[in-house]
Amino acid sequence: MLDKKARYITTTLPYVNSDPHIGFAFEIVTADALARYWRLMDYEVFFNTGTDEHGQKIAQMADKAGQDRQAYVDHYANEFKKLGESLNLSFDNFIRTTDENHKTAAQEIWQRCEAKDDIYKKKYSGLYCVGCESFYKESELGTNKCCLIHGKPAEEIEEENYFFKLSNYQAYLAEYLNRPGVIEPEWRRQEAINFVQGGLEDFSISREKARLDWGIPVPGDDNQVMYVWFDALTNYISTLGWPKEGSNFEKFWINGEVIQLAGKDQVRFQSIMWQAMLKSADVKATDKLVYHGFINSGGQKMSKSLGNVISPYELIAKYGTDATRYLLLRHVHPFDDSDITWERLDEWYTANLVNGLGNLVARVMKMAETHLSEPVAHPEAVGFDSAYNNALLDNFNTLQACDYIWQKIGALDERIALEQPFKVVKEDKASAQMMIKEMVLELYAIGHLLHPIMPETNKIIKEAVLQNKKPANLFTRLEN
RNA sequence: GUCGACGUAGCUCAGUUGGUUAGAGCGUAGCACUCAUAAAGCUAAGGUCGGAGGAUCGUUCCCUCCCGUCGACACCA
Repeated sequence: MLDKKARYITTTLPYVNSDPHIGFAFEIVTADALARYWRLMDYEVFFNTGTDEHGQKIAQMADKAGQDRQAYVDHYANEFKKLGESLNLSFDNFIRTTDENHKTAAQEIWQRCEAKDDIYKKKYSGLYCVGCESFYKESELGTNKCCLIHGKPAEEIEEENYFFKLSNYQAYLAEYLNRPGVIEPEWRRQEAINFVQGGLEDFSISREKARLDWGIPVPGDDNQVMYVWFDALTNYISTLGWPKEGSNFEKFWINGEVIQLAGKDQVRFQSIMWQAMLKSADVKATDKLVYHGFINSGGQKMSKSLGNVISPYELIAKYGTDATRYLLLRHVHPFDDSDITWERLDEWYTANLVNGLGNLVARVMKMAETHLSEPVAHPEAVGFDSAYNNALLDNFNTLQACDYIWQKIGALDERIALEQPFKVVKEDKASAQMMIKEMVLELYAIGHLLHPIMPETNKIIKEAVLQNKKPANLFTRLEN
């Protein structure tokens, strides 16, 4: 047997200070659809996701709620895992930054960078709000540099922190970003190149323990705790068992194709800082970063105060798991910002799923059940067309793949209207049966195309064909 | 401010390496059908391809300017 090709895909880790956001649901469903398709294409796939659980914000929230910090993050990690179940996700590991092996990995990569002389200690000054116990940028503060929560002026505070010598990697990053394909979409790669050309400053990677006491300790310094970067970014390799060489790390990161998904606000962190850290630690770079846009509603950013928040749970409750996956994968643009409202979601659901796919399955299978005496023989799924393959293999574009599938659905509907087997059957049963058999096979092929996008629907359609039985309606019509 | 992107039917978007009547889906109207979740099919209405100039035999697609929208310009997961 031939060696399987290996592909690794990961989402970013959401910070567990609030419930899952629809933008993250989109990211993870996209990763899932791609992972499922690659497995179908006989790739060996490792799909990673998880939760980012350290930081002062979380510590404060837990303390405020009077909860044990670990118990607090356990609860939220579980919420995100539940989202995984409701969206029918097929991730291979759910990494938590509070996992012991992850902490070890974060300390290991720190030490490797330190051994390269890329980490040094320096005085850092920033605006600090005592009430919030955290540093703020001037842009985050109100008039007179007052904290927006406590209304008191933030103080200029100096402390010693460790810094990472990003400036050492200016040339390397320029070279890395010069490779076409390391960033999707292409124009964001140009943005990253411009950013690097503008000059790189070292960034702080630790905090004094007095100010941040919920995090991974800095190796060899009891007074310092890692700030987010070394802690969170390392998950992409710790999930594979790194620093233990061999096994999954070797198979997927070293010998496989490494693909990371992230939001458009992540370019600096994922394509610049993280890549410099990897280089410093002598670990292979990420092969490709795919950046998606944001989801707005009614022309505005979703926010609680505007009351236009659409949560993934609401989508699932209203439309069901597969329909939610469909709506995200087809109607959210893969790379640009998108806008969704309940009105439009309803329209898409009704037009494409109730009247489109659902109705097609019902009409074809009803004819089959009525006019065929036994299931169609050998409905083996044939290979996919290149338009479909390209969309999911190289373009990371589930929207394109869905467009292709819905063209097939439209074509089959049209063919039924044209050939009218339900009418032909009255005079010429044999030729009507031939028509219906072909249509059932076509339906089976559509089911197969749906495999990565709507896994359950794919199963129901195939099962219906194999049993020669019309299934219950796939998508219920919305009540007005 | 600097750099960059975008502005195409009511809505969301595709497209043209410049060349006869500019495309899709959704929505809307009409026709017709009945296998199906009153669904599907056919037809139609609907666009001076942001505005003005320029180069060209000719441009929505090239150049310049203008208007509008948005993004990047570092410690925001």
